[in-house]
Amino acid sequence: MTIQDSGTARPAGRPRSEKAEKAIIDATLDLIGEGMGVSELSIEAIASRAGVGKTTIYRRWSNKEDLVVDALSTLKAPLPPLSGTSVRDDLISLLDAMRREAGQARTRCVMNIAMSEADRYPRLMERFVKRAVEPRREALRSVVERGVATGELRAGLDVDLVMSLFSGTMMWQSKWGPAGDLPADLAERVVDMVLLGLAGDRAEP
Amino acid sequence: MTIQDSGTARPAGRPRSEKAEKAIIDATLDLIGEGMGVSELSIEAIASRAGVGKTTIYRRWSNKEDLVVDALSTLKAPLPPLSGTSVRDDLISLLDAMRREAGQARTRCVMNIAMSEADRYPRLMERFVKRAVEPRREALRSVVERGVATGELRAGLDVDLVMSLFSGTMMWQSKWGPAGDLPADLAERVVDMVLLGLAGDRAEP
DNA sequence: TCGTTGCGAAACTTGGTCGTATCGAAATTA
DNA sequence: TAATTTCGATACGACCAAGTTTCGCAACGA
Repeated sequence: MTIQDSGTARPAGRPRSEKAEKAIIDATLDLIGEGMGVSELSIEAIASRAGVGKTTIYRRWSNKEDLVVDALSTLKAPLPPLSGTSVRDDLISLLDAMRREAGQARTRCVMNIAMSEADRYPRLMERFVKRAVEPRREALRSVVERGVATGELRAGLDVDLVMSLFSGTMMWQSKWGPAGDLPADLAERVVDMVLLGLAGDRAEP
Repeated sequence: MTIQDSGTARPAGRPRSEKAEKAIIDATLDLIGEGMGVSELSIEAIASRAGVGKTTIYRRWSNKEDLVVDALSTLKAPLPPLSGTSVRDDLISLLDAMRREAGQARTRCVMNIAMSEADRYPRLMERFVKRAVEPRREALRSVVERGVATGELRAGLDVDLVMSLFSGTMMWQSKWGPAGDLPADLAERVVDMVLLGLAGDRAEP
Protein backbone atom coordinates (compact mmCIF):
# COMPACT_ATOMS: atom_id res chain seq x y z
CA MET A 1 0.00 0.00 0.00
CA THR A 2 1.79 3.10 -1.15
CA ILE A 3 0.77 6.62 -0.38
CA GLN A 4 -0.91 7.06 -3.78
CA ASP A 5 -3.13 3.99 -3.95
CA SER A 6 -6.20 5.59 -5.47
CA GLY A 7 -7.48 2.59 -7.35
CA THR A 8 -4.96 2.75 -10.17
CA ALA A 9 -1.53 2.03 -8.79
CA ARG A 10 0.42 3.72 -11.54
CA PRO A 11 3.60 1.80 -12.32
CA ALA A 12 6.83 3.64 -12.79
CA GLY A 13 7.94 4.65 -16.24
CA ARG A 14 6.45 6.54 -19.10
CA PRO A 15 2.71 6.09 -19.27
CA ARG A 16 1.10 4.77 -22.37
CA SER A 17 0.03 7.45 -24.75
CA GLU A 18 -3.71 7.74 -25.07
CA LYS A 19 -3.16 9.77 -28.17
CA ALA A 20 -1.29 6.89 -29.81
CA GLU A 21 -4.04 4.50 -28.86
CA LYS A 22 -6.66 6.75 -30.35
CA ALA A 23 -4.58 7.22 -33.48
CA ILE A 24 -4.32 3.46 -33.89
CA ILE A 25 -8.04 2.93 -33.50
CA ASP A 26 -8.76 5.78 -35.87
CA ALA A 27 -6.33 4.50 -38.46
CA THR A 28 -7.94 1.10 -38.26
CA LEU A 29 -11.40 2.51 -38.76
CA ASP A 30 -10.16 4.72 -41.55
CA LEU A 31 -8.68 1.83 -43.43
CA ILE A 32 -11.83 -0.21 -42.94
CA GLY A 33 -13.76 2.84 -44.06
CA GLU A 34 -11.74 2.89 -47.25
CA GLY A 35 -13.04 -0.51 -48.13
CA MET A 36 -10.43 -2.83 -46.67
CA GLY A 37 -11.63 -6.13 -45.46
CA VAL A 38 -10.45 -7.48 -42.17
CA SER A 39 -8.13 -9.93 -43.83
CA GLU A 40 -6.44 -7.22 -45.87
CA LEU A 41 -5.74 -4.96 -42.97
CA SER A 42 -2.06 -5.12 -42.18
CA ILE A 43 -0.59 -4.06 -38.90
CA GLU A 44 2.10 -2.30 -40.82
CA ALA A 45 -0.41 -0.25 -42.75
CA ILE A 46 -2.23 0.67 -39.58
CA ALA A 47 0.98 1.66 -37.84
CA SER A 48 2.07 3.73 -40.79
CA ARG A 49 -1.28 5.44 -41.11
CA ALA A 50 -1.38 6.15 -37.40
CA GLY A 51 2.18 7.46 -37.37
CA VAL A 52 3.08 4.90 -34.78
CA GLY A 53 5.58 2.11 -34.39
CA LYS A 54 4.42 -1.44 -34.78
CA THR A 55 5.68 -2.06 -31.28
CA THR A 56 3.12 0.33 -29.93
CA ILE A 57 0.37 -1.72 -31.50
CA TYR A 58 1.68 -5.12 -30.47
CA ARG A 59 2.15 -3.87 -26.93
CA ARG A 60 -1.60 -3.33 -26.71
CA TRP A 61 -3.16 -5.99 -28.87
CA SER A 62 -1.78 -9.43 -29.40
CA ASN A 63 -3.27 -9.81 -32.87
CA LYS A 64 -5.20 -8.09 -35.57
CA GLU A 65 -8.57 -9.43 -34.66
CA ASP A 66 -8.42 -8.13 -31.11
CA LEU A 67 -7.57 -4.73 -32.46
CA VAL A 68 -10.44 -4.74 -34.91
CA VAL A 69 -12.84 -5.89 -32.22
CA ASP A 70 -11.82 -2.94 -30.06
CA ALA A 71 -11.96 -0.55 -32.97
CA LEU A 72 -15.45 -1.58 -33.97
CA SER A 73 -16.51 -1.52 -30.35
CA THR A 74 -15.75 2.17 -30.15
CA LEU A 75 -18.40 2.84 -32.74
CA LYS A 76 -21.06 3.89 -30.34
CA ALA A 77 -24.71 3.41 -30.89
CA PRO A 78 -26.31 6.64 -29.73
CA LEU A 79 -29.86 5.78 -30.54
CA PRO A 80 -32.02 8.74 -31.38
CA PRO A 81 -34.41 9.75 -28.63
CA LEU A 82 -37.89 8.52 -29.34
CA SER A 83 -40.69 10.92 -28.76
CA GLY A 84 -43.12 8.14 -28.05
CA THR A 85 -46.02 10.20 -29.26
CA SER A 86 -46.83 7.92 -32.18
CA VAL A 87 -45.41 4.76 -33.60
CA ARG A 88 -45.14 6.47 -36.94
CA ASP A 89 -42.96 9.22 -35.51
CA ASP A 90 -40.74 6.80 -33.68
CA LEU A 91 -40.29 4.64 -36.76
CA ILE A 92 -39.33 7.69 -38.75
CA SER A 93 -36.83 8.68 -36.07
CA LEU A 94 -35.20 5.27 -36.14
CA LEU A 95 -35.09 4.99 -39.90
CA ASP A 96 -33.82 8.50 -40.25
CA ALA A 97 -30.98 7.66 -37.92
CA MET A 98 -30.15 4.79 -40.25
CA ARG A 99 -30.28 7.13 -43.20
CA ARG A 100 -27.91 9.59 -41.59
CA GLU A 101 -25.46 6.88 -40.62
CA ALA A 102 -25.57 5.40 -44.08
CA GLY A 103 -24.05 8.64 -45.27
CA GLN A 104 -20.87 8.02 -43.33
CA ALA A 105 -18.27 6.00 -45.13
CA ARG A 106 -17.19 4.41 -41.88
CA THR A 107 -20.58 3.09 -41.00
CA ARG A 108 -21.11 1.92 -44.52
CA CYS A 109 -17.92 -0.05 -44.61
CA VAL A 110 -18.46 -1.52 -41.21
CA MET A 111 -21.74 -2.72 -42.58
CA ASN A 112 -19.87 -4.20 -45.51
CA ILE A 113 -17.76 -6.17 -43.13
CA ALA A 114 -20.79 -7.26 -41.19
CA MET A 115 -22.35 -8.48 -44.40
CA SER A 116 -19.44 -10.26 -45.93
CA GLU A 117 -17.03 -11.35 -43.24
CA ALA A 118 -19.43 -12.43 -40.55
CA ASP A 119 -18.81 -16.07 -41.34
CA ARG A 120 -15.06 -15.82 -41.20
CA TYR A 121 -14.76 -13.80 -38.02
CA PRO A 122 -17.54 -15.08 -35.79
CA ARG A 123 -15.92 -13.85 -32.58
CA LEU A 124 -15.54 -10.40 -33.97
CA MET A 125 -19.07 -10.30 -35.28
CA GLU A 126 -20.51 -11.57 -32.06
CA ARG A 127 -19.07 -8.67 -30.14
CA PHE A 128 -19.94 -6.19 -32.82
CA VAL A 129 -23.52 -7.36 -33.07
CA LYS A 130 -23.93 -7.20 -29.33
CA ARG A 131 -22.56 -3.72 -29.17
CA ALA A 132 -23.92 -2.01 -32.25
CA VAL A 133 -26.68 -4.07 -33.77
CA GLU A 134 -28.66 -5.40 -30.84
CA PRO A 135 -29.57 -2.03 -29.29
CA ARG A 136 -31.02 -0.84 -32.55
CA ARG A 137 -32.77 -4.07 -33.21
CA GLU A 138 -34.39 -3.97 -29.79
CA ALA A 139 -35.39 -0.34 -30.15
CA LEU A 140 -37.08 -1.12 -33.41
CA ARG A 141 -38.72 -4.19 -31.98
CA SER A 142 -40.13 -2.36 -29.00
CA VAL A 143 -41.61 0.34 -31.19
CA VAL A 144 -43.27 -2.22 -33.42
CA GLU A 145 -44.58 -4.19 -30.49
CA ARG A 146 -45.92 -1.08 -28.88
CA GLY A 147 -47.70 -0.28 -32.13
CA VAL A 148 -49.35 -3.67 -32.15
CA ALA A 149 -50.34 -3.27 -28.52
CA THR A 150 -51.89 0.13 -29.02
CA GLY A 151 -53.64 -0.84 -32.21
CA GLU A 152 -51.67 1.57 -34.31
CA LEU A 153 -50.41 -1.49 -36.14
CA ARG A 154 -52.43 -4.44 -37.21
CA ALA A 155 -52.74 -7.30 -34.78
CA GLY A 156 -51.05 -10.55 -35.66
CA LEU A 157 -48.10 -9.01 -37.46
CA ASP A 158 -44.90 -10.99 -37.73
CA VAL A 159 -42.72 -8.56 -35.81
CA ASP A 160 -39.44 -9.95 -37.11
CA LEU A 161 -40.62 -9.70 -40.65
CA VAL A 162 -41.71 -6.12 -40.10
CA MET A 163 -38.28 -5.32 -38.77
CA SER A 164 -36.68 -6.89 -41.83
CA LEU A 165 -38.95 -4.78 -43.95
CA PHE A 166 -37.69 -1.53 -42.48
CA SER A 167 -34.04 -2.44 -42.01
CA GLY A 168 -33.73 -4.17 -45.34
CA THR A 169 -35.29 -1.33 -47.26
CA MET A 170 -33.00 1.26 -45.72
CA MET A 171 -29.94 -0.87 -46.29
CA TRP A 172 -30.89 -1.61 -49.87
CA GLN A 173 -31.45 2.06 -50.55
CA SER A 174 -28.10 2.99 -49.08
CA LYS A 175 -26.33 0.45 -51.23
CA TRP A 176 -28.23 0.37 -54.47
CA GLY A 177 -30.38 3.44 -54.31
CA PRO A 178 -29.74 6.66 -56.20
CA ALA A 179 -26.15 7.77 -56.08
CA GLY A 180 -25.13 10.33 -53.53
CA ASP A 181 -26.78 11.04 -50.23
CA LEU A 182 -30.09 9.53 -49.44
CA PRO A 183 -32.95 12.01 -49.73
CA ALA A 184 -33.82 13.70 -46.46
CA ASP A 185 -37.41 12.53 -46.52
CA LEU A 186 -36.60 8.92 -47.25
CA ALA A 187 -37.44 7.64 -43.78
CA GLU A 188 -40.81 9.30 -43.81
CA ARG A 189 -41.66 8.00 -47.24
CA VAL A 190 -40.65 4.47 -46.37
CA VAL A 191 -42.63 4.45 -43.16
CA ASP A 192 -45.74 5.86 -44.76
CA MET A 193 -45.53 3.54 -47.70
CA VAL A 194 -45.20 0.53 -45.45
CA LEU A 195 -47.88 1.60 -43.01
CA LEU A 196 -50.36 2.38 -45.73
CA GLY A 197 -49.56 -0.58 -47.92
CA LEU A 198 -49.37 -0.71 -51.64
CA ALA A 199 -52.76 -2.15 -52.47
CA GLY A 200 -55.02 0.00 -54.57
CA ASP A 201 -58.20 -1.35 -53.03
CA ARG A 202 -58.93 -3.11 -49.79
CA ALA A 203 -61.33 -5.63 -51.12
CA GLU A 204 -60.26 -8.23 -48.55
CA PRO A 205 -63.04 -10.28 -47.01
CA MET B 1 -6.11 -17.06 -97.64
CA THR B 2 -5.42 -20.69 -96.92
CA ILE B 3 -7.55 -23.56 -98.02
CA GLN B 4 -9.26 -23.84 -94.61
CA ASP B 5 -10.39 -20.30 -93.94
CA SER B 6 -13.75 -21.08 -92.39
CA GLY B 7 -14.02 -18.10 -90.08
CA THR B 8 -11.82 -19.48 -87.33
CA ALA B 9 -8.40 -19.96 -88.81
CA ARG B 10 -7.19 -22.50 -86.30
CA PRO B 11 -3.53 -21.90 -85.55
CA ALA B 12 -1.16 -24.78 -85.49
CA GLY B 13 -0.42 -26.61 -82.31
CA ARG B 14 -2.41 -28.15 -79.53
CA PRO B 15 -5.73 -26.40 -79.02
CA ARG B 16 -6.62 -24.94 -75.65
CA SER B 17 -8.52 -27.27 -73.41
CA GLU B 18 -12.09 -26.23 -72.82
CA LYS B 19 -12.19 -28.59 -69.90
CA ALA B 20 -9.36 -26.75 -68.21
CA GLU B 21 -11.08 -23.46 -68.80
CA LYS B 22 -14.28 -24.70 -67.30
CA ALA B 23 -12.44 -26.17 -64.33
CA ILE B 24 -10.78 -22.84 -63.70
CA ILE B 25 -14.05 -20.94 -63.80
CA ASP B 26 -15.70 -23.51 -61.56
CA ALA B 27 -12.87 -23.43 -59.07
CA THR B 28 -13.08 -19.67 -58.95
CA LEU B 29 -16.79 -19.72 -58.30
CA ASP B 30 -16.36 -22.45 -55.72
CA LEU B 31 -13.81 -20.46 -53.79
CA ILE B 32 -15.95 -17.35 -53.94
CA GLY B 33 -18.85 -19.50 -52.83
CA GLU B 34 -16.87 -20.56 -49.80
CA GLY B 35 -16.73 -17.01 -48.65
CA MET B 36 -13.53 -15.74 -50.18
CA GLY B 37 -13.45 -12.14 -51.16
CA VAL B 38 -12.00 -11.14 -54.49
CA SER B 39 -8.87 -9.81 -52.88
CA GLU B 40 -8.23 -13.04 -51.02
CA LEU B 41 -8.56 -15.28 -54.00
CA SER B 42 -5.14 -16.49 -54.99
CA ILE B 43 -4.32 -17.73 -58.41
CA GLU B 44 -2.45 -20.56 -56.82
CA ALA B 45 -5.50 -21.64 -54.87
CA ILE B 46 -7.60 -21.51 -58.00
CA ALA B 47 -5.04 -23.49 -59.99
CA SER B 48 -4.73 -26.05 -57.25
CA ARG B 49 -8.47 -26.40 -56.84
CA ALA B 50 -8.95 -26.71 -60.58
CA GLY B 51 -6.14 -29.26 -60.93
CA VAL B 52 -4.44 -26.99 -63.37
CA GLY B 53 -1.08 -25.31 -63.73
CA LYS B 54 -0.79 -21.63 -63.03
CA THR B 55 0.51 -21.23 -66.55
CA THR B 56 -2.80 -22.36 -67.93
CA ILE B 57 -4.55 -19.59 -66.06
CA TYR B 58 -2.11 -16.84 -66.94
CA ARG B 59 -2.23 -17.87 -70.56
CA ARG B 60 -5.93 -16.98 -70.61
CA TRP B 61 -6.33 -14.11 -68.18
CA SER B 62 -3.76 -11.47 -67.52
CA ASN B 63 -4.90 -10.86 -63.98
CA LYS B 64 -7.22 -11.98 -61.26
CA GLU B 65 -9.90 -9.43 -61.88
CA ASP B 66 -10.35 -10.43 -65.50
CA LEU B 67 -10.79 -13.99 -64.40
CA VAL B 68 -13.37 -13.10 -61.79
CA VAL B 69 -15.24 -10.95 -64.26
CA ASP B 70 -15.49 -13.88 -66.62
CA ALA B 71 -16.42 -16.25 -63.83
CA LEU B 72 -19.24 -14.11 -62.53
CA SER B 73 -20.42 -13.49 -66.05
CA THR B 74 -21.17 -17.17 -66.45
CA LEU B 75 -23.72 -17.01 -63.66
CA LYS B 76 -26.90 -17.03 -65.62
CA ALA B 77 -30.05 -15.28 -64.61
CA PRO B 78 -32.91 -17.59 -65.49
CA LEU B 79 -35.81 -15.48 -64.34
CA PRO B 80 -38.87 -17.39 -63.25
CA PRO B 81 -41.76 -17.30 -65.70
CA LEU B 82 -44.44 -14.88 -64.65
CA SER B 83 -48.01 -15.98 -64.88
CA GLY B 84 -49.23 -12.46 -65.38
CA THR B 85 -52.59 -13.27 -63.83
CA SER B 86 -52.16 -10.94 -60.91
CA VAL B 87 -49.49 -8.60 -59.70
CA ARG B 88 -49.57 -10.34 -56.37
CA ASP B 89 -48.81 -13.70 -57.97
CA ASP B 90 -46.00 -12.28 -60.06
CA LEU B 91 -44.45 -10.56 -57.08
CA ILE B 92 -44.55 -13.78 -55.14
CA SER B 93 -42.91 -15.60 -58.04
CA LEU B 94 -40.10 -13.10 -58.22
CA LEU B 95 -39.51 -12.97 -54.49
CA ASP B 96 -39.67 -16.71 -54.21
CA ALA B 97 -36.99 -16.97 -56.85
CA MET B 98 -34.88 -14.73 -54.66
CA ARG B 99 -35.61 -16.90 -51.67
CA ARG B 100 -34.57 -20.04 -53.48
CA GLU B 101 -31.40 -18.47 -54.77
CA ALA B 102 -30.54 -17.19 -51.33
CA GLY B 103 -30.30 -20.82 -50.30
CA GLN B 104 -27.36 -21.41 -52.61
CA ALA B 105 -23.98 -20.66 -51.13
CA ARG B 106 -22.72 -19.44 -54.47
CA THR B 107 -25.43 -16.88 -54.92
CA ARG B 108 -25.12 -15.75 -51.34
CA CYS B 109 -21.42 -15.20 -51.57
CA VAL B 110 -21.65 -13.49 -54.89
CA MET B 111 -24.10 -11.18 -53.22
CA ASN B 112 -21.58 -10.62 -50.46
CA ILE B 113 -19.08 -9.51 -53.01
CA ALA B 114 -21.60 -7.30 -54.68
CA MET B 115 -22.35 -5.66 -51.36
CA SER B 116 -18.88 -5.23 -50.02
CA GLU B 117 -16.43 -5.03 -52.88
CA ALA B 118 -18.40 -3.03 -55.38
CA ASP B 119 -16.39 0.08 -54.60
CA ARG B 120 -13.04 -1.55 -55.09
CA TYR B 121 -13.83 -3.41 -58.27
CA PRO B 122 -16.06 -1.10 -60.25
CA ARG B 123 -15.28 -2.73 -63.58
CA LEU B 124 -16.18 -6.10 -62.21
CA MET B 125 -19.37 -4.88 -60.64
CA GLU B 126 -20.45 -3.03 -63.71
CA ARG B 127 -20.41 -6.19 -65.75
CA PHE B 128 -21.95 -8.26 -63.01
CA VAL B 129 -24.77 -5.81 -62.44
CA LYS B 130 -25.52 -5.66 -66.12
CA ARG B 131 -25.59 -9.41 -66.41
CA ALA B 132 -27.25 -10.57 -63.24
CA VAL B 133 -28.90 -7.67 -61.48
CA GLU B 134 -30.45 -5.59 -64.23
CA PRO B 135 -32.70 -8.30 -65.67
CA ARG B 136 -34.20 -8.96 -62.28
CA ARG B 137 -34.53 -5.32 -61.50
CA GLU B 138 -36.36 -4.73 -64.73
CA ALA B 139 -38.63 -7.69 -64.24
CA LEU B 140 -39.60 -6.41 -60.83
CA ARG B 141 -40.05 -2.91 -62.14
CA SER B 142 -42.35 -3.97 -64.94
CA VAL B 143 -44.53 -5.95 -62.56
CA VAL B 144 -44.84 -3.01 -60.21
CA GLU B 145 -45.57 -0.60 -63.03
CA ARG B 146 -48.17 -2.93 -64.42
CA GLY B 147 -49.77 -3.04 -61.00
CA VAL B 148 -49.98 0.72 -60.87
CA ALA B 149 -51.39 0.82 -64.38
CA THR B 150 -54.11 -1.71 -63.66
CA GLY B 151 -54.99 -0.21 -60.32
CA GLU B 152 -53.92 -3.25 -58.39
CA LEU B 153 -51.40 -0.97 -56.77
CA ARG B 154 -52.00 2.54 -55.54
CA ALA B 155 -51.41 5.34 -57.98
CA GLY B 156 -48.52 7.65 -57.34
CA LEU B 157 -46.23 5.02 -55.83
CA ASP B 158 -42.50 5.60 -55.93
CA VAL B 159 -41.66 2.59 -58.01
CA ASP B 160 -37.98 2.54 -57.09
CA LEU B 161 -38.80 2.68 -53.44
CA VAL B 162 -41.25 -0.17 -53.82
CA MET B 163 -38.54 -2.22 -55.46
CA SER B 164 -36.17 -1.46 -52.62
CA LEU B 165 -38.84 -2.58 -50.23
CA PHE B 166 -39.10 -6.01 -51.77
CA SER B 167 -35.46 -6.59 -52.63
CA GLY B 168 -34.15 -5.20 -49.38
CA THR B 169 -36.49 -7.25 -47.26
CA MET B 170 -35.56 -10.48 -48.97
CA MET B 171 -31.88 -9.74 -48.77
CA TRP B 172 -32.08 -8.77 -45.13
CA GLN B 173 -33.95 -11.95 -44.34
CA SER B 174 -31.40 -14.08 -46.11
CA LYS B 175 -28.56 -12.46 -44.21
CA TRP B 176 -29.95 -11.72 -40.78
CA GLY B 177 -33.12 -13.70 -40.66
CA PRO B 178 -33.61 -16.96 -38.80
CA ALA B 179 -30.75 -19.38 -39.27
CA GLY B 180 -31.05 -22.07 -41.89
CA ASP B 181 -33.21 -22.03 -44.96
CA LEU B 182 -35.73 -19.31 -45.44
CA PRO B 183 -39.30 -20.49 -44.80
CA ALA B 184 -41.08 -21.61 -47.93
CA ASP B 185 -43.91 -19.16 -47.52
CA LEU B 186 -41.67 -16.16 -46.94
CA ALA B 187 -42.30 -14.57 -50.32
CA GLU B 188 -46.03 -14.81 -49.92
CA ARG B 189 -45.95 -13.35 -46.43
CA VAL B 190 -43.74 -10.47 -47.48
CA VAL B 191 -45.87 -9.61 -50.48
CA ASP B 192 -49.11 -9.74 -48.53
CA MET B 193 -47.71 -7.74 -45.66
CA VAL B 194 -46.47 -5.06 -48.00
CA LEU B 195 -49.59 -4.95 -50.11
CA LEU B 196 -51.89 -4.77 -47.14
CA GLY B 197 -49.78 -2.38 -45.10
CA LEU B 198 -49.19 -2.41 -41.42
CA ALA B 199 -51.63 0.21 -40.26
CA GLY B 200 -54.33 -0.92 -37.91
CA ASP B 201 -56.87 1.62 -39.07
CA ARG B 202 -57.20 3.60 -42.25
CA ALA B 203 -58.22 6.89 -40.73
CA GLU B 204 -56.49 8.84 -43.49
CA PRO B 205 -58.40 11.83 -44.80
C1' DT C 1 7.61 -37.57 -89.03
C1' DC C 2 8.27 -32.75 -87.65
C1' DG C 3 7.17 -28.20 -85.97
C1' DT C 4 4.10 -25.79 -83.10
C1' DT C 5 1.34 -24.89 -79.29
C1' DG C 6 -0.89 -26.19 -74.81
C1' DC C 7 -0.46 -28.99 -70.81
C1' DG C 8 0.76 -29.69 -65.52
C1' DA C 9 4.49 -29.46 -62.38
C1' DA C 10 8.09 -27.34 -60.32
C1' DA C 11 11.77 -23.93 -59.49
C1' DC C 12 12.65 -19.31 -59.11
C1' DT C 13 12.55 -14.16 -58.08
C1' DT C 14 10.19 -10.56 -56.02
C1' DG C 15 7.56 -8.17 -52.77
C1' DG C 16 4.71 -7.75 -48.76
C1' DT C 17 3.47 -8.94 -44.00
C1' DC C 18 4.25 -11.04 -39.66
C1' DG C 19 5.99 -11.03 -35.10
C1' DT C 20 10.26 -9.97 -32.56
C1' DA C 21 14.26 -7.47 -31.29
C1' DT C 22 17.03 -3.46 -30.78
C1' DC C 23 18.03 1.38 -30.79
C1' DG C 24 18.22 6.24 -28.79
C1' DA C 25 14.98 9.55 -27.10
C1' DA C 26 11.14 10.92 -24.13
C1' DA C 27 8.19 10.75 -20.06
C1' DT C 28 7.29 9.56 -15.69
C1' DT C 29 8.17 7.91 -10.54
C1' DA C 30 11.04 7.53 -6.65
C1' DT D 1 19.46 12.09 -10.50
C1' DA D 2 18.45 7.18 -11.29
C1' DA D 3 15.33 3.62 -12.61
C1' DT D 4 11.72 2.31 -15.38
C1' DT D 5 8.63 2.16 -19.07
C1' DT D 6 6.92 3.75 -23.55
C1' DC D 7 7.88 6.10 -27.66
C1' DG D 8 8.87 5.86 -33.02
C1' DA D 9 12.07 3.83 -36.10
C1' DT D 10 14.32 0.25 -38.10
C1' DA D 11 16.21 -4.29 -38.96
C1' DC D 12 15.62 -9.13 -38.91
C1' DG D 13 14.21 -13.96 -40.23
C1' DA D 14 10.40 -16.53 -41.56
C1' DC D 15 6.65 -17.19 -44.42
C1' DC D 16 3.41 -16.82 -48.33
C1' DA D 17 1.58 -15.50 -52.68
C1' DA D 18 2.46 -13.29 -57.23
C1' DG D 19 4.08 -13.77 -61.51
C1' DT D 20 7.77 -15.72 -64.64
C1' DT D 21 10.44 -19.29 -66.46
C1' DT D 22 11.74 -23.94 -67.47
C1' DC D 23 10.90 -28.77 -68.15
C1' DG D 24 9.18 -33.00 -70.27
C1' DC D 25 5.05 -34.59 -72.25
C1' DA D 26 0.61 -34.36 -75.04
C1' DA D 27 -2.15 -32.99 -78.96
C1' DC D 28 -2.71 -31.05 -83.08
C1' DG D 29 -1.62 -29.62 -88.41
C1' DA D 30 1.26 -30.30 -92.25
